[in-house]
This record gives sequence, C-alpha cells and structure tokens, in this order.
Amino acid sequence: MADFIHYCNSISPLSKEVMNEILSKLKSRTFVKGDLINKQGQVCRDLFFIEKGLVKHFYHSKNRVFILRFFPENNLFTILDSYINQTPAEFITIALEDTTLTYLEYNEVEELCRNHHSFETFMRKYISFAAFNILKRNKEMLEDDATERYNGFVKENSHLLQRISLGDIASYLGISQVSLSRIRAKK
Amino acid sequence: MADFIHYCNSISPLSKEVMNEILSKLKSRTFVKGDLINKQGQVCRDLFFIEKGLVKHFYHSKNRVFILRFFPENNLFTILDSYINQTPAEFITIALEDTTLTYLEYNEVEELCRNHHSFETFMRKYISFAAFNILKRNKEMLEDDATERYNGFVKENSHLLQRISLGDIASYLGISQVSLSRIRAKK
DNA sequence: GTGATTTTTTAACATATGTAAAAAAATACA
DNA sequence: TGTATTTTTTTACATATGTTAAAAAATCAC
Repeated sequence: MADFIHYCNSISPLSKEVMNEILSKLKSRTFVKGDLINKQGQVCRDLFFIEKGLVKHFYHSKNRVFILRFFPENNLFTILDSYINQTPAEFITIALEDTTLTYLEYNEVEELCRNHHSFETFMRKYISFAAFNILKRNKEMLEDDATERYNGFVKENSHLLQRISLGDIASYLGISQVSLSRIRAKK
Repeated sequence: MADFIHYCNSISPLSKEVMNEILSKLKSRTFVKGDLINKQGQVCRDLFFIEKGLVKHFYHSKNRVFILRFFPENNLFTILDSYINQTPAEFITIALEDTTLTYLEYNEVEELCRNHHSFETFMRKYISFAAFNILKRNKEMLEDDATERYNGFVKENSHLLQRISLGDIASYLGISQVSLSRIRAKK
C-alpha cells in the first residue's frame, strides 16, 4: 500500500496528514488473468494503483477492438471518460495477468481534494501528465504510419513486449493483426 | 476581462478573493491575422483566454503540417507540452484571424494555485476536461478513417467551417489536402 | 508427450491514402 | 476590372492497410 503513497509523492509532495488519511482509506483487490476490472456501461468509481500485474483499457467498435492503453505495475490509472463525469464507462478494463490493485473510491478522492490542498495539487499534476501522455499518442496517430507507430511502441515498451500479444499490440496501434504481421515481416 | 473569470467559474466556482486577484493580474494582447502567438522552441509561459478571434495550434514534421487543435473565442488554452514542464514548445500557435487574448503568466498561475484552493480545484477540473477532449480525439484517430473524421469534424464544428481553410482542416485530420478533396467530392 | 486451442503468419485481392503535377476556382489587390 | 496569388480540385500512379481464408507456429491442458 505504501507504493501508492510513494507514487503520489513522486509527482507532488503530500502532507503527512494526507498520507495517513490515504492509508486509512486505501482498499485492495486482486484479479486473475482475464478478470474484468471495469465493465462497459459501469460508472468508474475508483482511482487505481497497480501494485502488480498488467491491465488493458479497450473498447469494441465496428467489429474491431481498440486498445487505448496498457497499464503495468507501479502506475496510477482511472477510466477517464467515466471518472471525470461519473457517467457510464465506454471503455472496458481487464487484467492481462494476475493483478493486484489498491484504490481509492471516487467520493474519497473528491473528499481528499476538498480537504487537502496538497492532494488537490497532486491530482492536478497527475492529470496534467496524463493529458500530456494522451497528447503524445495523439501526435503519433496524426503523423506516423503503422510501421513508425510499431517501432515507436517497441522502443518505448521493450519491457512489456513479452507480456502483450501481437494481437493486442495491433489493437493498440489501430491496425489489423495481419497488417502488423506484414510490418514485422518486412524488417 | 470578466469573460476569463466567467469561464473559470463555469468550470469550478472561484472565491471572490481569487477573482479579484485574477483581475488584477490579467494582461491582454492583440494579434492580427497571421501573427505568431508562440514560436516553436519558446517556452510557453501563459494560460490564454481567447476573447475574440481564432488560433491554430500546429507543428511541422516530415514536410507536412499537423494541426493539433483550433481554439475559437471563449476558450482557455495553453501549450500543454511546454506549459507543464516549462520546456521549449514543440508546437507553434498562430492567429488565424485578428485575435484578442487575455492571459495569466505561468508564475502567477502557479502562485494562484498555491495560495487558493479554489483556483487549484478549477485548474484540476480544467485540465481534466482538456485531457478528456484529447482522449476523444485519440479515439477518433484510432477507429475512424479519414471520411468519418471529416464528417465528425463538420458535425462538431459547423460554426467554424467558414473560418478555416480546407487545407487546415486536412492538416487537422492528418490527411493530405488531395485526400480531403476526394472525400468531399465523393458525397 | 500428444492432441486441442490459440496465436501468428502468409496469400490474394480490394480500398484508402500519399505524392506530384496540372487545371480550375476563388480571392486579393492595384 | 483585370491580373496575380492562393486555394481547391482533378488526374494518374504508387504504397499502405483492410478483409477473408488458410497455413504454420506456439501454447495449453491433460
């Protein structure tokens, strides 16, 4: 559980008081490979920290699957579309490996934000970095073709390559698996 | 100048105190069509509000131009990549029309965040919405082909269509102008 | 280890999009 | 109004990617 706190502190230092309050509120859950963490249509009530494991964040459309992002251990995540407005999630989150999550519930996060300036600051910075990462992906999608995106993914995620199937990588890149296979063969 | 305050309040209510402080710190600048608002390589020091006009936010790569976003009047914007880390901007911002901006400088924003919880909350919510919008674009780029993206753009931005050239729309969609022309002809 | 299942690759063909160059249309301006 | 400039469209061709189906390879379960 201390990892959650540690992660937060590395983004923006929290007061002792908040740290204790977080510790008292943190819950934990484990999932086995393939388990659903958040269904489509279910409001996401939590801010998750991945202690161990790997999750994917995806949705179905046009008979295809699109993966927005993978989150491995030592990452904070939430289902942005649902969390911000507390509306039903369009995205599905499942465990790609046996996974342990610690989390704060939405109401607790909001309360922490309300009552503790240092936590509010942390949240602002956390979301700023998240936005920046999403923007980077946006840029890649705009300017890079599939081959460049694949090479970029390999470079940025070498530590995850053994843990993610090529089918999932294709879904992340927004291309068919056949196309990815072709790209890999060309090398 | 009151529009800036009004916009902020519509996202998250500010205390009277902060509002006055913002008013005392707001600066204003006008640009004529074609003026550079922020150069590539220049650190973005400001949080801008568009009183009047239209700006585009773009960059060059591979002998092409890619537009990340258009911001018309009554919008808050900053150059996210540069603002967050106070590093040189990769993106360029120019005025597509005669434009009036009011703005707060980075240090003032940070100071407001530090000193006023309600402003920090506003910034968190503002950035959350920004992140959500960037994510929506991400999704479009992943799943939609150029024709769908064009139709989506037309639907979402009907009020801007007369103010943006087709070349710029193509750059926003991440396709060549020839391709956009073809798409429009197909109808 | 062996057979079943899942994942990955290959092949063949269709469509979408890029590039280059030129034509046409719209706009700016003297 | 007429000319120059800019924007948009069209044409022709090349490449990238999608789809379907089948083959090959890897992994899983017993």
